[in-house]
Amino acid sequence: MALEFDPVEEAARNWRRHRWPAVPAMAAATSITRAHQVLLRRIDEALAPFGLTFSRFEALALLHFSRRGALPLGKVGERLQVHPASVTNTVDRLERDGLVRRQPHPDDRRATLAAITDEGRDLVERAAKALGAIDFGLAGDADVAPVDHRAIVAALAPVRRNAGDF
Amino acid sequence: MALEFDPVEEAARNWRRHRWPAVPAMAAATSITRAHQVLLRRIDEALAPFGLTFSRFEALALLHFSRRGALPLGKVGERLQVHPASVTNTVDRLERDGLVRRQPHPDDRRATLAAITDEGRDLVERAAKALGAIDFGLAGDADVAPVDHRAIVAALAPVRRNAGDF
DNA sequence: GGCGTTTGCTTTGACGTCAAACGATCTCGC
DNA sequence: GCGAGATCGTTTGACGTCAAAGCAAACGCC
Repeated sequence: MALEFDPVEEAARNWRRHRWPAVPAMAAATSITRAHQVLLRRIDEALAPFGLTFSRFEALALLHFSRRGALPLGKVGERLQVHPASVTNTVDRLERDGLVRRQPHPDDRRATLAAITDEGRDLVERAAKALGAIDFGLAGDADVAPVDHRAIVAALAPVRRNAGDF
Repeated sequence: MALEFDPVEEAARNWRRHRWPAVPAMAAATSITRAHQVLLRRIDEALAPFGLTFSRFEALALLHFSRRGALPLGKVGERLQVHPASVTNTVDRLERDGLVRRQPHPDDRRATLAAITDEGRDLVERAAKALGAIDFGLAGDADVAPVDHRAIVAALAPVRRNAGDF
């Protein structure tokens, strides 16, 4: 299962050997890609018993946190930073499972509200606990490789800022 | 386009308000997810003119770096850390575009080699330059938010290490 | 008021990921 | 040498993402 060498270091060596550009940036990009892959797998694994995926969980949590327990689909996409088609897809599945209900927007007949159901609220609370229990896939063995959550957020903040987030 | 607030901070506030667990880990996980999304979009955009995606580029580069310009499909999956079915898919598309050719493994009739073509080598060299030109989607405006590539690699290393990488 | 433009959501299609199931082939142990 | 079990790659199916196109409704300007 475990490789004998660090794939990121290995890639950096190869890039240098071929005189390809932007080696440090490549290493950072590769690290992010791999970390994301690892994380997503662990998170989805923890959510599977609840019939949720990470993206569905995120949407459900967003609605749970909202004042009225309902938001226009466009708003959901904006907050989660995903494409409108993805929102349609996500809400379809949440609705299929009875965790969310589509409602007509009271003032704008173009718009649709996604409203969390009682069942949805109950499930998302339990799912959040499960995610906490695995530390969001970021539980680090303190002796082997302690994970510094703040350092991760700090290191990635410029990337997000450059992308127009906050 | 730009939001007025940091979605990660916003999420952290909500999690605290509801007394949900593992807030720092959640913030780190959300940061990684978002950074990955931003990165992938920029990289794929830069590769589009070459008819490549990031995953296809990674496979092509791996073959280009290999001693014989050819590797068993299983080896490719192992190095890139992706599922065998994904390798099949990726190699299918590379082969369709004439960048790679499948060859029977000389010693093991179960196995198949993916061999990079001259066309593939030429394309991957040009694509690598293009990725360098955008600094792998990690070009930071030095005045606004300089991106520290080393800090990113360092912060994420424990995550990868805990996952069994190196 | 009416018409052109914008906005909100859905649909369709392309691509990526993974898990599970399936042949074909290799390997190991008796 | 032969059969059980492991390994290699593909297929199928579920899910996620995005872009582009299309329809309905709202907005805005004259």
